[in-house]
Amino acid sequence: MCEPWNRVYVSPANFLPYGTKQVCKCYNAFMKSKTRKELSRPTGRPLSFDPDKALDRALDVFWRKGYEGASLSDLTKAMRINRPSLYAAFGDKENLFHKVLDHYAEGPASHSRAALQEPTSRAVVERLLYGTADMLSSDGNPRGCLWVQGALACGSSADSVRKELISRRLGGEAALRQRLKRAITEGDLPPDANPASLARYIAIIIQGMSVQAASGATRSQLRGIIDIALESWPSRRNT
Amino acid sequence: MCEPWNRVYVSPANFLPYGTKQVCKCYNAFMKSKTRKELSRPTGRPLSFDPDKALDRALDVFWRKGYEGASLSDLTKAMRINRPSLYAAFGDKENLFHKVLDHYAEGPASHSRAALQEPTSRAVVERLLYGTADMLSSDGNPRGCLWVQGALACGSSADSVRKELISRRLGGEAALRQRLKRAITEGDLPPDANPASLARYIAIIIQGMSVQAASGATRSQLRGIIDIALESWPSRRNT
DNA sequence: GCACATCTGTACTGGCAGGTACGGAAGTCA
DNA sequence: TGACTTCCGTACCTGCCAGTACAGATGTGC
Repeated sequence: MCEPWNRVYVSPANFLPYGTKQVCKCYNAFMKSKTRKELSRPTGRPLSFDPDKALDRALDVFWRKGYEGASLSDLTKAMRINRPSLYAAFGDKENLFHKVLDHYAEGPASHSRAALQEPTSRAVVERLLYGTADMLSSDGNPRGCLWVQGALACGSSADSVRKELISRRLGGEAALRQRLKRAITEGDLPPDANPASLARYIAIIIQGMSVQAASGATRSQLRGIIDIALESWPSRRNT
Repeated sequence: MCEPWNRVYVSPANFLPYGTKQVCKCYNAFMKSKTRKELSRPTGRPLSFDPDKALDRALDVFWRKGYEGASLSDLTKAMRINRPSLYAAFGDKENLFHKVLDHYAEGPASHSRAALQEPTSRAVVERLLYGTADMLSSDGNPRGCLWVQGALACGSSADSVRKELISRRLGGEAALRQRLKRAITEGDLPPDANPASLARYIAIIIQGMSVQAASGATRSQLRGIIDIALESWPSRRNT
């Protein structure tokens, strides 16, 4: 237990006086019973890189090249750390990819979860779609969506990663479906609306836009699509 | 010139008395000046496999695993030929992939071109979408679209393949755009319709369905999406 | 200062990737 | 029959892949 690759990184701003620190995954229980002071810096040589920045850079590589296309040499070069540091800090390639997926969900793709908080279903899907279009066409971001192009079709060695991405995509769709169900009970969508089909429709638009972005579609082109797609949405456009 | 990997295969049913035969790419010019008889079987040991069937099997592997995920060992095993036979018959991996793409366009994806022949724009997009949904959910086919998942994001060594797929996707979209332009002049679509946006919209639906299929969507689920998607189509439903 | 803990960089491993050399087999043609 | 052409199968090549051993560096606590 507490294998090094299961460590959770805590950035200095949280509670540590300097540098970054590694804490075991039992960190939560640890926090309950220990005071801040006892969590102060451990002995040993300190980490010479910022794990968050390293994850940022790893995200860029995986996003651009996909799971299989990103070699460890690509990754270590971009992350500016050596191979053993990567393994000590993040575990193997697959483990790093999982951490990168979380990093992506909390960063570039954070608009997805935020969109569900909008008051009406119309506002939810508009924020979801336009937010995605912006993310897909944002300067500095690789073109496309990591959930789609991380591992859509791949060799058998990457199969678990492929399945993980499928479940993340379906999970996002399920969250939207729940939100649309709520909209029906709230009278925000007509009672005969089909939340499952509507959620799937939005998912398809998002995933299709992702492929289009990978083909070079611009922001205004993506927004033009959304305008068409929302014409069939069963509720009025927000002023 | 006439490198072995540039050969074009002619299936026996075309004009040869038996077996399959390799003909140089200068085949067209050759046909103009030579008679059928002069194209009869050459000397040498005959091919021990059917190149068409081998391409079928290679298609299955690339379709399922993508360009990078399909190793030469996967391919030769599925094609039931040895490595040197593959290289002699199809060139290197990239060349084989190009031939597989053609094979795909003429086979499983042939409905795309056929759909453009429909008399009205509505019929065109309906056949395009429902045909694609059927293809994506057909038993025996890998789930998804080769043009999308062949190489959406990949390492630099596969970059030319990625670009080739982009141009094939954009080519399909351009063909649809032309067809929709024609529909406007024919009064089949309103004069203020935007063929570029509409074609891009349909492309997004198709590509989104492809990702959904890769996530396990069923035929009826895909068809349900199309019903929603076509509600915003600017012309009446057929019949 | 010294024991201890942790991280870093170099250099390495076994295995598989794509690709090929070459001798022998299986045909045609005269 | 034998020269010639083409294909097949074994066995191999180089290079990169993910992953690791190990010695030295850099910190803490006493």
